[in-house]
Amino acid sequence: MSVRTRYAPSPTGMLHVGGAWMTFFNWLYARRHGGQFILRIEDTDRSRSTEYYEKLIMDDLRWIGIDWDEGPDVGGPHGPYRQTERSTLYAEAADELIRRQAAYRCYCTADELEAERAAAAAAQRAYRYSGRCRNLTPAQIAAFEAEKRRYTIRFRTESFRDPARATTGGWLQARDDGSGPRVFVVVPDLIRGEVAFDLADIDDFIIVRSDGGALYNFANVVDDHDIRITHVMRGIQHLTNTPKQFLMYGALAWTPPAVAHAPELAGLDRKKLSKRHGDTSLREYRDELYLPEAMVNFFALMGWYPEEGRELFSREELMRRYDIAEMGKASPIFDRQKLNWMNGEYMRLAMQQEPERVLDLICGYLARHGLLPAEPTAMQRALVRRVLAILGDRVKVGADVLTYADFFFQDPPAMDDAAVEKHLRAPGIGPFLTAIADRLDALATFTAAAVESEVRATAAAFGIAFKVVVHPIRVALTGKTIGPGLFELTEALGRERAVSRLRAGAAIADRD
RNA sequence: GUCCCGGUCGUCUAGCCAGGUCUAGGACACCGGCCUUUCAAGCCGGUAACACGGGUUCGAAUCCCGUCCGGGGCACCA
Repeated sequence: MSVRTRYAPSPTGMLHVGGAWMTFFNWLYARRHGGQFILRIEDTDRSRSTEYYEKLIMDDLRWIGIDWDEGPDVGGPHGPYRQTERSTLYAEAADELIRRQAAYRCYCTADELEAERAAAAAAQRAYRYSGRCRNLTPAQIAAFEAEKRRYTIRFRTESFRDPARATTGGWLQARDDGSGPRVFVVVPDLIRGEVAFDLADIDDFIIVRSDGGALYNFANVVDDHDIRITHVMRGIQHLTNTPKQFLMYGALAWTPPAVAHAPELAGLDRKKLSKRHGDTSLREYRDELYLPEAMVNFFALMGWYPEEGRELFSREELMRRYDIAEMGKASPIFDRQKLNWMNGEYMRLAMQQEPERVLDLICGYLARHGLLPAEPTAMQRALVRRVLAILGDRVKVGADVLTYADFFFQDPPAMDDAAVEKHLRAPGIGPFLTAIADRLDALATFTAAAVESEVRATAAAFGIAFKVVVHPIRVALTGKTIGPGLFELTEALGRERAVSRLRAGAAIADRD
């Protein structure tokens, strides 16, 4: 049977890096085994789900190179792929469970349930449904119906309590630690090994709301079975849901999929990655010029190391070697610094192999920061191309473009106060900068080499060491002390702008 | 409270299942040096970890037990 994995997002927000990370492994596993990857939209929470987010999520998924064989947009043989369009399926499955006496109607009101919960809390006990409606007589049911009470549907966990139903190798096992036989739901987790849950801890949980809507746990089981999902990889927070799901599979005489519970991504404080850590939506990384190939490589290395001594892997290599069983168990922390390094590696590669792609990216970035129009002219593009060439591997992420090259795109450049104070407001600098300006203005050919020889000659004429002279010029030209090679930068800036900035710098130097 | 999962350098991790070759390896970050007109890159070097306590064993990061710490579940949320 071919491998089928899925990702089932709720379209209530942007695709989160944690979600993208998990999705990537599901996708990778399907591709690794020549199987299918399916996208299913869990939009049962109608008040919060929007089509807008559904589209954005799909767009972000495509951006990191995740494609799907079946989904709401492309269809497929097991559709529909939106939960809101699958409600009859859940209703049928619920009927089937009732027919098999594996589920029952519960007429308890919210208040009654709340009272049970409060009692449990007061006694410092974990809340378990009392089972009050488990064995209602026809007369009691008739009475509730006459009252027009609404009912939920609960799963009858009880039917699995008989140790005789347990098998030795199966997911329902009887174990005896000396205090009598107890029945356990044993989840064979591909990452963690067998995880046993005492059936006594599982109550009769609700599977259908009083408004007829299926609850997540139940809908999930029905969907995964119907869509023929073979491997479910999800966050560890779902591990405790799994025994309940296995029970439902069992009651319906369905075979549960293989499951694997990966750790959840954490922030620097070791808490689950969330909004308060900032930059959690994948799109923010895209906007900051992180490359999808870098994201994917970085994702792979969180929780999984394919081979010692190497960290850079192409998507194809990852596809060839990835195995769920090798996944780490501990929550990785999303380390921006390592991502930055990795993105730099891929950025360098992209600049060599796909310069036009990088050019487009940078133009877009500059436009988003107001330094370039959305539709740059051919001349503006040419300047960016040139700037990119002299920037070289200084560009690791979008912000580097600004820190090293913003002065190309704004007149006058933003001046760093400390740099001005230190390098421009030094004795003798004013006349020197004026002299340089004059000489550059008179230069026959305005090239980096020519600029350099003029600067060296002027420094010699003034009796100032070359090294000492570089910084004031840089500050006058760029407003800062860091950046690309001074002479390449000057050439790219062009004679006119270079000369006027040098004169402006001289004015600052001479000012009292 | 209870159930479940986790715990190797600051971070990602290798090693753990099949104890010795681990005075615990790599990478990012950090620190120092070289190169150099600055920064970045590159090269060289450095700091830095088996959560703790008991076992078992000739020998434990690796096996067992306990403790501590962290995370998650315990909804008519997903």
